[in-house]
Amino acid sequence: MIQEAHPALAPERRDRIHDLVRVSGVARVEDLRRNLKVSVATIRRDLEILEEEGKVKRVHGGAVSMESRLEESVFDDKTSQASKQKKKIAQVAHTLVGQEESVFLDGGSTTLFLARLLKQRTDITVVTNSVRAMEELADSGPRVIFTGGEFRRISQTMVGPLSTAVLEQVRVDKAFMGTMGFCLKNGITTTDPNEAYLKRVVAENAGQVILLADSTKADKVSFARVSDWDQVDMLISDQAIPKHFTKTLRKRGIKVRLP
Amino acid sequence: MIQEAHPALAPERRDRIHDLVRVSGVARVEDLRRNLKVSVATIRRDLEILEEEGKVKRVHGGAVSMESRLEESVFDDKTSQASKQKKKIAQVAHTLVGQEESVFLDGGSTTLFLARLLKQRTDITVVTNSVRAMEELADSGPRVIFTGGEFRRISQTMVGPLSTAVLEQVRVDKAFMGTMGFCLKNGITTTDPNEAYLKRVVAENAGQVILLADSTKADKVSFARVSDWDQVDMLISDQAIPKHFTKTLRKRGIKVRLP
DNA sequence: TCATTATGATCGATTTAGATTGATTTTGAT
DNA sequence: ATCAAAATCAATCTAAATCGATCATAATGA
Repeated sequence: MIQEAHPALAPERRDRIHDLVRVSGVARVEDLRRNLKVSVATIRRDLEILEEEGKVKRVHGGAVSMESRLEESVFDDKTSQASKQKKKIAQVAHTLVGQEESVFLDGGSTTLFLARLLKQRTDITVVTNSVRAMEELADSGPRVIFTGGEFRRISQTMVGPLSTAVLEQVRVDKAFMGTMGFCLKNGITTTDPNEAYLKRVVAENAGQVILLADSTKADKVSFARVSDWDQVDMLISDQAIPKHFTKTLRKRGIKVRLP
Repeated sequence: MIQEAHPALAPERRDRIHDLVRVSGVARVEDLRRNLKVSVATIRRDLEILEEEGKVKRVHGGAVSMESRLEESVFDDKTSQASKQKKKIAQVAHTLVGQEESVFLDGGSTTLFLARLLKQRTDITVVTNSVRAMEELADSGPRVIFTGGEFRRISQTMVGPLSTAVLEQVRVDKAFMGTMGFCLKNGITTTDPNEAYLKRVVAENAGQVILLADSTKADKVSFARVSDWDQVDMLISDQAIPKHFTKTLRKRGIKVRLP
């Protein structure tokens, strides 16, 4: 048989599989094969053994972890990779929310992950224009203030003059916002002018503006201009973001966190 | 059949469905299909499994969460007599909405029927604190203004100081409101004090207050007092309402319509 | 050399998902 | 109330992915 350059010992490999399943809650045979550079037959045999040992539960196409109930990805079609990055970004954001603070969440998918993390917190106030965040947080820990206005179905958010009128009356310590695109030249952009305007109003009434945007949004420019970088206090993204971004932004006094 | 490049594992997908249903209380097959990017057949099979597992309750068109299964108001028994009466009441109410008018709808089931009838109208403005009415009317004919505030899950409405602050700023020609109970002695009553207060604010800022309440609500008294009869301009109910009600109310200058 | 073990490859069997079709339910109009 | 149109459902069929079983090959140690 053609052995590999660095063949992991079998128990070592099974440990690895066990970890992968436990961490992400679910793993596909095909992904494990690519990850461990072995054949699907081997993966299957390993999974069989791990199941006998009660460490994973096999399902068609892969395996799921025994202990943790699958925490599902909240949003649409995002690949698991992008979704994991968003989750990591949200986790970093969560650590920034101090006691007794009030925060704003916009209607992005990353902020929805953050909303989920904030569910347990009883000491904070969450202001949002996202219907999904509102539903997620309703009747749970934080006090939730939902902006009214007009409903924008495609993003499941409230926008328009009434929303902004409300937002002008509340002050938040930290505003967490997603975006459709950001680049050094044009700043933050998004698809809908109404959303853009709303974000601008929020930014003006927030102690800190923290941008949550995975690296796929870098150098993307969308239709409606939200703001320039001087409004932003911090960017939370991921490692795949181009180096010159980080460098330039830090030079401009914007903190950059890359989990 | 062309399978997707990275299809989510079946249990993962079912968990997402379960969560989507749990969070919003109800989910349509079509919405789930769009969200998860799979065929309706798959959604149905998943819902079937989830129902067997006791995680959701299937209904025509989708599924509802087990929690909301307990409260009837979220999904109506369309065949019931009460439901038909509500529809009739809503139809009468619809004829009262003139061109270019602005109206308020509260979170009752009868007003939801009215919302459906108003979908075609392009000339009017609808103000509501009902999430379901908002979703019903979004992206259709009327201009929709949704009050913010805090979410009351059981009634799927927004309540609290922020809602009322918004409502104080808009004036409506006609306010259509449901109620849990009305009687000659105690006036209009409902279950939640916050809801009651909100209705009171609306009534003060409305040209006309029109009460939509089928006869089953007659002589019922609930916990929170909304208002006295002198705030009400018209009652739309049904034939089964006791005669002395009609007589007394008309004597007090309140119009009564019984379809 | 030969047995043992781990792995990879192959092939029919099974499972899953998508599409189609006719039945059923709901909705709107008369 | 009755009817027709639309939406939704359940059942069935097909294609693809996945699986399990089997066999072949290579490394290892007796």
